[in-house]
Amino acid sequence: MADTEETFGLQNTPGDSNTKEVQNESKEDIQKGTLSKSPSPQTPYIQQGMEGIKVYLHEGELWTKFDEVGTEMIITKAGRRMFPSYKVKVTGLNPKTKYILLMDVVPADDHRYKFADNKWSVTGKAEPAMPGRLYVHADSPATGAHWMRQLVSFQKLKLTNNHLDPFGHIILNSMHKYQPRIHIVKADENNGFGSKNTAFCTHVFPETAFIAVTSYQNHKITQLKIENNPFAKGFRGSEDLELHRMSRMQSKDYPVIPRSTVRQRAGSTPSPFSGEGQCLATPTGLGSPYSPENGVTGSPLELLSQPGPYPLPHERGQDYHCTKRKVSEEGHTGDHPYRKSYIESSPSEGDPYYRPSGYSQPLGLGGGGAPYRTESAQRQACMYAGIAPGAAELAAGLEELGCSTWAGVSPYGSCPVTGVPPPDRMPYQHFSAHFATGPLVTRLSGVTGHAPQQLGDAHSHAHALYQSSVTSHQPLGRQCSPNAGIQVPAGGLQGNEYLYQHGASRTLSPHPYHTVHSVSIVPDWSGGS
DNA sequence: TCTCCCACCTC
DNA sequence: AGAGGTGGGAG
Repeated sequence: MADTEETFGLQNTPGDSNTKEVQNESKEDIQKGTLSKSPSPQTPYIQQGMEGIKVYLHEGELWTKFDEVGTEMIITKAGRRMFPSYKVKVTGLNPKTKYILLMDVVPADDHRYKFADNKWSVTGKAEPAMPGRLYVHADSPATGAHWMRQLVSFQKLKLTNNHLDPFGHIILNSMHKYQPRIHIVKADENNGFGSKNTAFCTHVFPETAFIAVTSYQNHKITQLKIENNPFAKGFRGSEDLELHRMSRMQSKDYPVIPRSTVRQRAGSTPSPFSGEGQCLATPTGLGSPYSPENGVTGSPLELLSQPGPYPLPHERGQDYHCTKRKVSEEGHTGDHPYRKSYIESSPSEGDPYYRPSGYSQPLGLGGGGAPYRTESAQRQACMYAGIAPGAAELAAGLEELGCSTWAGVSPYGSCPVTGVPPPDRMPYQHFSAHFATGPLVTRLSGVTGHAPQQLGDAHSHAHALYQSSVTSHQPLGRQCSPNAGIQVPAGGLQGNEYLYQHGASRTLSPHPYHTVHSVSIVPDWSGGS
């Protein structure tokens, strides 16, 4: 039901550009008073060096348009990219320090949705979350100067509904709502993942929340995708064209309804996400509903872990309906502004579309979901292929935690991981966890697993519409897991989380920092295919 | 609901 | 020129 709306909505005014960040600071910092702000319940540790980091969502305006209608992302067995693409501008990093940037997508709530009567509504409880996978940006690790130099794009990230996906794509359940999150992990040699001091922060842009679907439900969304995604250009056009096309395709007879027709109609769907037009959404919603801002920790890992329980109760509402509708079609669609949006990368600077992240929150976890680990566990695959060093570590850490992480490169990419190759041949390298032990992992893990926290509260903190919430974590705060000393939340990590590095061109050699040990992870190949 | 294939398009 | 990203329709 409704909850969503709030959840996703943005609350504050757009104007805020500030990011609210809640970061965890290290205790020290805290004590020092470094962090003043952190409102969030979470642990307030801010890590040094992480406090000034701000993340701005690229093309936030376009995201908001989708959000107002109720963003839907197609998930396929082979993996489908998100659109709008997730791109951010990052500021406040130490130019010389190395960081790993990664994303994960956590359940926004624990509901299953259905689209009927032109609107989304809750239809039941969510399926157990799959193991959360992390998508490590291919450039990781890289210096702050590198990341700040231009937009950081996660456009190659793919979403799949194949729970046995061997490619390292992010696994989601259809008709469930999710919240993407970005995590920045300090990875310099002096502060590797393994180290206790690993610092990281998480940023959540509520307007990027979406419902995963195997086919679009709301025509308004279809229309927005067609109008803004360059790859869907073939579906644009005047009706003439459409008719044309259709006639060809369909051959015969059917008059076929022009897509445009459809589009037009779409008008009324409400969006679950934001309520109405603007977004009301509370901050809370932001991220994941689950997220905990509160107390839990949020660690990157947590983030990673995603699946988790969903905490936020109130936020989620049950049904959404949206009221606002106007938005759509006409407004935007046709001609609207956003079309340009897809333009893409631009220099970071003046992009009007950026929004600072605002929320602060820990990642909490959203993912936590603990429960679900099983499956994953079974299939753990770990392929850390060319991961960046840092990533590897993360992965390792996760493993220790019990999760498998994937650092693999993307399928298509260079990474061997790709196919379904037998494990044996896998190209990837395994890393041992040990370094993982490090704090990051820990934290991450913590996050991961556990329970939901909620962001809800967050709203209090959160504010600005567009800001992402940020959380910083500190290593020490909690580290410890069962295994390595990292602590795992109750839920623990999920069984597996995969860290996935996108592939990049970069190669990844085993990282410099540590040696990798092999991990015994079982590949996912199993099902995947 | 989901999967597969298609025509069309970007890169 | 080829690889790969789109949504639609059929099944």
